[in-house]
Amino acid sequence: MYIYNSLTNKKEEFVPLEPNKVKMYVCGPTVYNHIHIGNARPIIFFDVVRRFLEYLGYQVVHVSNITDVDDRIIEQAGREHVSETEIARKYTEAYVTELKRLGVKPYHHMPKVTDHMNHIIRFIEELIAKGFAYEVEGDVYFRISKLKDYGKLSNQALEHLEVGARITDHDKKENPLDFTLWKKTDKGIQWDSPWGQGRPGWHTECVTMIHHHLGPIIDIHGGGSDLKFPHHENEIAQSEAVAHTPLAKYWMHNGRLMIDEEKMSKSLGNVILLKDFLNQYDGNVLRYFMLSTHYRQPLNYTDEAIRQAQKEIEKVTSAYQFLTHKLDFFDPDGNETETPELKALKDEFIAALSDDFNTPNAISTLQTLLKTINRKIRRSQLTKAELMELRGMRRLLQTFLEVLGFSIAVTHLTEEDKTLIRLKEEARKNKNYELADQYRAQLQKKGIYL
RNA sequence: GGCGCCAUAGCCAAGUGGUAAGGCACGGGACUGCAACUCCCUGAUCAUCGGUUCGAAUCCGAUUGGCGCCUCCA
Repeated sequence: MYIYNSLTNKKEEFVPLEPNKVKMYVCGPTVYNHIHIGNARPIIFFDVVRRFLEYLGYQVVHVSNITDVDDRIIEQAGREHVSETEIARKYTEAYVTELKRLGVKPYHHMPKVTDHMNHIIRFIEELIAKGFAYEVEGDVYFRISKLKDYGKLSNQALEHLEVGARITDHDKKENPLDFTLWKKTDKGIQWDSPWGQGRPGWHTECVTMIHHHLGPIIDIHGGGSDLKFPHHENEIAQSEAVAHTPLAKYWMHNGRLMIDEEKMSKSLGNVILLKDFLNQYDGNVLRYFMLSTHYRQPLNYTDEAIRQAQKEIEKVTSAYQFLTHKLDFFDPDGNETETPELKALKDEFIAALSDDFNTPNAISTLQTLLKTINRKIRRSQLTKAELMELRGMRRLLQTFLEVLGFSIAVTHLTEEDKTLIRLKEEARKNKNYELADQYRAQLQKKGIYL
């Protein structure tokens, strides 16, 4: 298993901190609105990371937070004329529903900022006690000058950052690049702290939750590439300040989603909300579209690409369904067989995903399997050995779908269905096509194409 | 200005030193009573220029075009 580590910019062999266990954290959304399809990329990708690691036998703990305290939530509350709590509740609920529709395995923990306020405050106190943070008039800032290697994840040199840093509004800071841990405020929702009423800064919540749920050092930390700086950089800074160990062994960053070669943004008016997409397409379609490009590459959303993905999903579904019906109809007894050909496909699939989660190649293998199935299944006469082989194919297909997270429902034949099929075949044999077509229509109505 | 990424057939997309995987679309063919599903065949020298090498899409340099981050956007 090899993973490209954003921290070292190298593909490295994956060795978990503890044998067979993987602790993984992925930054979650700020619930001020419905999430958009760009947000879905890390969600889908890291779901596959987790699924594959589990397939390899690792015990994975997958944590992803919900940011339910933020300026944008306060603004949205103003717009919708309800409380921040209500905004957060509403969009959290929507988010959770959409995760299900995307077929994402439930996270082991989905911590909220509001449930961790005590931990956050305690964490900031510790930073102050250790000299890594300082309070100014109710605000608390992180003192980056105390760290030798600040900027190592994003490869930013301090002197260059300072040039580009904003000059306004940090007159209170020792260094313009010091970031906010606690912000004094008199508007919007606020909490009591040793520094007065206020809200935590964004960068502290993730570290706090990681430490709380997974410990001071984890295996994999994931997120969008645009979070590298400053968010992840600041997470590292805080964590190392307190724990004196690296926060994560492997940092993984997915590339951006573009819409028709353009950045998705409100100003361009091309934002596609996930819920709107899911009203039009199956969640599998988005998953297929996203997995068909390597996660570190930029991904361009076009209608054409979605159409192609949709077509592929239909192909997978029909083959899987047809195969299932075929096996139901013949109902062979005996075990499934894994031929050398199938074993080779399985190995190829594992090899693809073991190489920094090369999902495009894994999908390629899936397509080869589909072709293999379709070639065999088309024959009307099948020997028992061939049926056992088909069973092996179905097992492998199910494995591929499970690892990639496609949830495709298939039906099984009832005794009545089988009778209909026999009647249809008999009518055809007697060249009574009118009758055969009647039976066929009945069967097709139930989605049976045998 | 700094850091970083991308450019492969009409479209999507692997491949990162040994003579370009796979898929979609198009076209041709097969199967079928008809239809659907399916299967087979068919296409590119890898943005441009230069260099390294026996050999480069793959390494180095330059150029062009596009993008991200450096402001709490995944």
